[in-house]
Amino acid sequence: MVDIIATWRHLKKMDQPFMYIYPKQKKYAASETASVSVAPKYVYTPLNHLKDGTIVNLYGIVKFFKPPYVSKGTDYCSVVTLVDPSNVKLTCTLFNGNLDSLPKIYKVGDIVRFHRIKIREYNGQMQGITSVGFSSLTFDGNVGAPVVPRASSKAYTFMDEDLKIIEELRVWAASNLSISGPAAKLSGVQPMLFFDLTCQLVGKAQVDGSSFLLKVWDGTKCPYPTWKVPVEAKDLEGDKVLLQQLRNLTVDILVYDNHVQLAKSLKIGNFLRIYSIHTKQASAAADVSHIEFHLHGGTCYGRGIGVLPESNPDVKELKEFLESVHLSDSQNTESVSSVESDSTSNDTIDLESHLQIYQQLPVTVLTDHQHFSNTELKTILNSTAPQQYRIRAKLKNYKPQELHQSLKLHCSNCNSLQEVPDGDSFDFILQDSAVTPSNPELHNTSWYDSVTWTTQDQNQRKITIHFVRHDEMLQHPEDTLLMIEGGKLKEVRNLTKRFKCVIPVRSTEDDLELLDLSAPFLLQGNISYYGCKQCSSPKPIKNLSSIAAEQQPSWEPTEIAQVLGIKLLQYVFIMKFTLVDGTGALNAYLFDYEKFFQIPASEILTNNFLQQKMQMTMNMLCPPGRKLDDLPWLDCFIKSYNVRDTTGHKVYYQIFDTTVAEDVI
DNA sequence: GCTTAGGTTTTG
Repeated sequence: MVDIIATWRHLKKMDQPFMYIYPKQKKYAASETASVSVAPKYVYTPLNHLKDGTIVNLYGIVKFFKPPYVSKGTDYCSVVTLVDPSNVKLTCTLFNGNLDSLPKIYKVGDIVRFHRIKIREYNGQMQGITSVGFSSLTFDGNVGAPVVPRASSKAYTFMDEDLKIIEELRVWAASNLSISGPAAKLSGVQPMLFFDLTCQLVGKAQVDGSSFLLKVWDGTKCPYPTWKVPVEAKDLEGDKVLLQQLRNLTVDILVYDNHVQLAKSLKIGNFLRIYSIHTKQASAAADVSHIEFHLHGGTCYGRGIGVLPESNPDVKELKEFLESVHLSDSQNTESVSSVESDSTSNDTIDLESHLQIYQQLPVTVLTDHQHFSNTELKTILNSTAPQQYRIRAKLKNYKPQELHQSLKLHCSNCNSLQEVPDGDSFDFILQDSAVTPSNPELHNTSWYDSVTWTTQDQNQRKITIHFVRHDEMLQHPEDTLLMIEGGKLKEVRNLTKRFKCVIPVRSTEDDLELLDLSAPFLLQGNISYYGCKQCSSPKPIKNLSSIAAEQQPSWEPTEIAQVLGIKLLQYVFIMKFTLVDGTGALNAYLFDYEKFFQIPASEILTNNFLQQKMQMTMNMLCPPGRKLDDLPWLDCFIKSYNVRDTTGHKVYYQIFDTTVAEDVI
C-alpha cells in the first residue's frame, strides 16, 4: 500500500527512531541458529472469532477506555473497549501492579495491539482479561500520523505486517467510526456538561479526606467566573510566583474519592488529561453565579486522570501555546493587573436597568454612512428610486417566521437563488455514483495515494479513498484533502470529522470526476459546498494537484472551486422586514451572508448554538406579543431600486451596511 | 495472596 510508503517518508522526515526490537526469548532460541535472532510469528484473532477460555493476540481500535486507576485490590485497573472491522466489540479488564505495564491509551481512536490476552465469557459476552505475560502496544489512530509504538514492555516485536495492519485499521476507522471533534479548551467550556481537558498542573492541595484540589491551566481563559476552592496558602504545593501570575488563567478542579490517591502522586508541571470533568453551575448566596469543576468519584464514562508524556503531540502543541501565552503575559503584566483590579468587585448591573438601556438604544446600528440623517418612511415611499437612506424604524413583522426557511444558496454570477438540498438527496447521488466501479488505473498517481477496502456489511461495497499528498507526503489528517469513491453519506460525514476536505468523486476512463452538482462538490467540517449548475463548467480533477503543490495548501473552498471550474454557491439569509416609523410602512429585504446577524449563514445548518442565537436576536428585534409602542428602534441603511418586468414596474428596498448591535446578542 | 472490575456520569 502506497499509504505505508507515505508514512515511511513521514517518519524519515520527522526523524523519529523506528524500533525493531526482537525478544530474546529462550523458548524460541532452540529452533533458531545461534547468531540470528528471529521474531516469532504472531497470529492475530479478529474480534468476531474469539473463543471462551483461549489466550490470543489481537488488534483493535479503542472505542472506550478508563485510564488506569487504583482498584480496590492490589493493582491498577484499566478497562478498554475495542472494535475492529468485524464490527464486534470486546471489553477488556486489565490489571497490573505497575502503571507502565498497562496500555498507554490517551484518546478514543488509538489503536492497540494486545499479546497474550485471555478471553472469557462473562454475562453472555466475550471479555478480555490480563493473563500471564500480557503486553500491549498503542498507536495514534490517525491516517498519516507517524507509527510510533507506545509499549508496555521494553522488548517487543514490530514487523512490516504490523505496520500494514495499523494502516488498514486507521483507514477503516476514519470512515467507519465517528470520533469526537476537537478537544475542549477552558475558553470553550459550557456549564452542566462533562468534558476532557488537556492541561498542565500548576498547583495542588489536599482539601479533606475525600477531596483533593488540582490547579491547572491550558492557556485559554474560561469565559465564566470560576470557583476558587478555599485552601490555605501553606497547604498549596506549587510555584508561588507562577500561581500568582497565572491566577486568572488557572481553574480549580476538585477531585474526589478514588481519584485522590492518583492526584496526590502527580508532579507540579505534569501534563495531564483529565477525563469527564463535570462543569457545575452554582451560585453562592449574595455573589454572582460561577462555574465549578468536579472530577467526581467512580470511573463511569472513563472518569479519571492520565499523565501525558512530553513526547505526546497534543502536549507538544499545548507546551508551545503555553509558552506563547507566557511571553505575551510578561509583556503586559502591568496593564492586565490594573484592568483586573478595577473590575474585580461590584461589576454586576441589575437586569432591569440592562433592559431599560436596551429599550432606549437602537438594536441595530449602521456600519457606515453615519453622516446621513434620518429620513421618514413616508418621504421614502413618495420618492423615486434608486436612492439610499438612513432610517429609524420598528420591526413590526418579518418573514419567514420559521427562520430555517430564510437560508438559501445564492449564485453571485447568475444571481439565482435555490433551496439548500437535504442530506437524503446527497445520499441518493452517492449511492447512484457507487454503481460506477473505481478505475484501478487511476489509483496511486504522482499526487495522491489510494486505498481500497470492502465493507463488512451484506452489500460488500468497495470504497476507495485517494489521499492527496503535499510535498510528496501525507499531511496531518486535519490538513489533508481526500477524494472518496463508493462511500455512503455516513462514511463521507465521518471522514469530514477527521480530514480537512472531502471531495466525492467517481471514475471515468481517464480521470476522476465530480458527481452531479446537486450534491456538494466539497465538504469541509460541517459545511457542504455546492456549485451552480448553470454557471459551472467542471475541469479535470488533476487541477487540484496545483494547489497541493503550493507551499502551504490552505484548501480554501473558493480556490478549490476555481481550479475545478465550479462557480461556488454562497449560503445567505433572505428575509423580508416590515418596518414602521409612524409615518408609513415599507417592506425591506435583508440579504445577509454574515454581516447583519454576525452569524455565518454557511454554518447555521449544523450549529444549534447559532440557530438559537439567531432566534434570540429576532426576539430582541421584534419581541413577540409586544405592543408597537414597546418595540425597540432599529437604525438601518436601505437602498431603493427599480424592478421592471412584464407585469409592470415596482420599487423594492434592501437593507445593507447594517448590523445587530453588539450588546443585543 | 491470586482479588481488583466486569463501561453508561455526582449530587461533595
